[in-house]
Amino acid sequence: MRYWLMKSEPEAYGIDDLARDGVTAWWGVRNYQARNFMRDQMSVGDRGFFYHSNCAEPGIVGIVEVCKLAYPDTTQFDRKHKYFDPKSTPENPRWLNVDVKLVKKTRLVSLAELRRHKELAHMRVLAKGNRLSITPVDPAEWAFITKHLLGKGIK
DNA sequence: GCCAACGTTGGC
DNA sequence: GCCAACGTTGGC
Repeated sequence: MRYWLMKSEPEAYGIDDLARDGVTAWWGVRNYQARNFMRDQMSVGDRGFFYHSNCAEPGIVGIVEVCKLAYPDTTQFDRKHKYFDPKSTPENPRWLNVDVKLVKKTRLVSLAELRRHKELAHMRVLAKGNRLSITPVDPAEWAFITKHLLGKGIK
């Protein structure tokens, strides 16, 4: 059981889209390190912070749970899709995604707020120049955020 | 819109 | 295998 922080641009797919859908494939990851996290380390039941990036108010906006192990990302085979990859084949797919389901929407815990807590100083999402869309979250950091910043009712 | 940081590509 | 050029990310 691990913890994660998963970025999405709200304009592409935000927390309200997930609230509507309930479950979604975490499609569109085109970075090997992030893919490998999904492929090698994510298990059903892992939890993650849903993070809005590249927007007016970047920050954590929800909690999700991995509900399906990594499998080929269908968008890589769709010629018309933004994420089409001509070098990937169904026999040897390059890109994978897990499925996640919404556990709950949370209040916005902004990037600025995360930065204010020394307990979180080592979070990868706070590191300068960080671009990785999926990053592991230390259990102690997860506990701090859920307990102190998000309050009761979240394990 | 700017631009620093980073990942990928491709020539050699 | 090196590394410059290029494209993308993402905060501000």
